[in-house]
Amino acid sequence: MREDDSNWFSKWEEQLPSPEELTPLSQTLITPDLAIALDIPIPNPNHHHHHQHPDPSPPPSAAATAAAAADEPARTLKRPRLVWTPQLHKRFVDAVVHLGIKNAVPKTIMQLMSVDGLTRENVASHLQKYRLYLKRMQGIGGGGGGPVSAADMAAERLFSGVHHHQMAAAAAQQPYYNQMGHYGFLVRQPHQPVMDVNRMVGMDLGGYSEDLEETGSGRKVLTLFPTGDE
DNA sequence: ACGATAATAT
DNA sequence: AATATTATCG
Repeated sequence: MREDDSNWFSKWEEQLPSPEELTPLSQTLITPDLAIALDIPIPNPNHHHHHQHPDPSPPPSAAATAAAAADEPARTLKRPRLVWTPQLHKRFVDAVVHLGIKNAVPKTIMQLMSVDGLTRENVASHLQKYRLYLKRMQGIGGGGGGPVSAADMAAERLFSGVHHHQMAAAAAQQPYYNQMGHYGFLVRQPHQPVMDVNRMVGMDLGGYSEDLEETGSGRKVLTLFPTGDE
């Protein structure tokens, strides 16, 4: 009996994985891409969440790259900033107008937009800014103008916070934008009639694709491009 | 879900 | 350096 025990123990011991084969405890079990795709809470190991991260660019040797690839996903995991292109914003406004003020909350807006990769947080943040914009517009136009609902104004005046080069490119495609104020807000000229609210109920959804671009500072941003007719 | 504010980009 | 845009926190 004692020999059996000894033999069993030997086999067991030999089958133990080597330390190199063990997954480090500090390593996330989920790859960054998968985490981003599933929009799960980021296992962010960064203790310092303020200040720009150093992001040194080490010389990539083959071995170093392979070794880095094994454990770097954990710290490098950051969802890229979402860029609200005019097209994406339009879909947002369409959704808000369609839902009506009372139902236009981030969750429902996001659902109606049905843009892949768009999170509720993205919508909430944008909605907040959009409401501020509407309030400002009401304060200015409210004195002499007739009673207009916020939703109507939303449909009328397209706000967009983009004023960098991406805007220039977008503006080239959509020439009815011009600049206004110091805030870089953009309004659409009344030439083109706004889409009929009632028609939007059946609007086709799900025609967006993701695209990952790199900007000047090396930071990656996520832009969602419409593939439909906008 | 909302509003405030921190982080980040231009 | 200022300001605009987006993310995160309470």
